[in-house]
Amino acid sequence: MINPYDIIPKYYQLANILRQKIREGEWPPRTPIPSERQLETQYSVSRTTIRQAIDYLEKQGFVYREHGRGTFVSPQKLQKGMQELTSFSEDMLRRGIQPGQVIQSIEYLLPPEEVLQRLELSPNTKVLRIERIRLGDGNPIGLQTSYLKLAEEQVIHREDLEATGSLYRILQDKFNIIPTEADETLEVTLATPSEASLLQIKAGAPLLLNERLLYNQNREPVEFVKILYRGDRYRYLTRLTK
Amino acid sequence: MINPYDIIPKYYQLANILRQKIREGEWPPRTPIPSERQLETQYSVSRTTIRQAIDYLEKQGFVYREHGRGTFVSPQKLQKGMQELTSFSEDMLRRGIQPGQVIQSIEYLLPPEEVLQRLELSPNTKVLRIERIRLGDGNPIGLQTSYLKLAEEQVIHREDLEATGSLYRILQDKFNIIPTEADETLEVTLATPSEASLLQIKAGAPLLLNERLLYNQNREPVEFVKILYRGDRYRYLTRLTK
DNA sequence: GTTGTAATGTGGTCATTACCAGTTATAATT
DNA sequence: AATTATAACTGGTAATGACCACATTACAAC
Repeated sequence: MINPYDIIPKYYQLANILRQKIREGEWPPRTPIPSERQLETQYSVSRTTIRQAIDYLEKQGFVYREHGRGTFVSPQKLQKGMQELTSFSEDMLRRGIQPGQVIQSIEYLLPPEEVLQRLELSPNTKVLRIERIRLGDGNPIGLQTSYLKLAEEQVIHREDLEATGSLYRILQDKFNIIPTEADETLEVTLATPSEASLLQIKAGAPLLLNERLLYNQNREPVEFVKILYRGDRYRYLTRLTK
Repeated sequence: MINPYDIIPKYYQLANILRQKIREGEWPPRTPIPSERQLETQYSVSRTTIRQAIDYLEKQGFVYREHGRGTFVSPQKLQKGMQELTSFSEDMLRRGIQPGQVIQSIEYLLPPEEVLQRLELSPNTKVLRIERIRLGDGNPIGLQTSYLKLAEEQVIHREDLEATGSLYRILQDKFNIIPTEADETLEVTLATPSEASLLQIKAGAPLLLNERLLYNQNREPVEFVKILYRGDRYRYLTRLTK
């Protein structure tokens, strides 16, 4: 079942197998999964590897351990990782809402000073700004403005973005930029007339402002994004882990 | 330097030593920490232990690894874990604001149906409700309503709460309930007249509603809490990790 | 029946050894 | 001088073996 000659690590293959059993309901929430010694013989790998696989699943929130008792399947909750959190599309799909977007602009320009500082860039540096209107079931939900720090040769075209619909997929597949961490803030603001007309609400209506600074796998800031959500149509979800 | 006869695990002691060096600035951000082989000889522990310690620091966000290059000190960011996130007091102190609270009520009662469901309780079960006004530098910032699932013998008195100021400290020290996970939602609402008067704002002013379901170390829900923050005086901070 | 205790099973820690997989500096080659 | 190979790093994966700490069960003693 475990392929030792694969480039994919054993613990990773094993974690996928176990995750599958949890997702398919073979092991319901709160039930113990086989003990580490059992899995050791069952899959013919060392306990080191077993523990590494379970470590991985625990970090993802699929299982939890109790010293002296066993390892148990976590009750399904929000179940969100970075991938889903940072992706508007996946977030919406998860909630059963059809995502969409209208790309308003995509161009290189000199961003506000604040953005340069957040992206750890020197003054007078141009960055890529993408302005989008986010849709849920066809109706406007949010206004998103992204500022991206990209190398010269890393070019994003309007068509790419329209085709995939996901900025993060492009970053990952084309530029090997893997989002690994993000700092976020959320606060309340009131809609300006222009924002209001784009979101099809009244000026002065309450909005949820979500700011995010995204880091790549080397902990370098790559994107600073502001999203203005309609207060009446959006709810922010998150899971905190110790 | 590492005490082998201590009950405290070696990897944990080692992690503390390394974290200390980072906090004190001995190892500035982006600089490599000693390699795993170097630490191995330096502290006379096995590489297993070294890696376990670094795993721990990495999970806490103090360092990051780059395959083939080394392990590096993370640039300081929000630096928040569960502890700080779930504790209003610590959150405020971190921002340089003097926290405070006015306990409005603390009593056992039948909560709304929604709360019973969230706490996985059967109908007609009484829970402890705590209503508090949260203060920042003496001024009202938020209205907090907590519903707690506690055993018969787990009693919280008004005096305890007033003395420590921290509900989570009581849960941890007296009842051995350790918050390990939480699901949160954030959305915008408008202040009702009564809420407005408590928060000293106008009725209809925008508020940030933060709901949280808190789990203990066994992944059982223990607290459901709603916090209504003044939109003009509060900003929610969080850090997402992959 | 109750209590204490030993056995057993669970995850937690740690050392040792080996090799693989990226990165980078250095030496050899051209 | 530029290029290419190599060696010497780095962290990543894996097996093996040992013992510890905690929880539960079985059972003997009372």
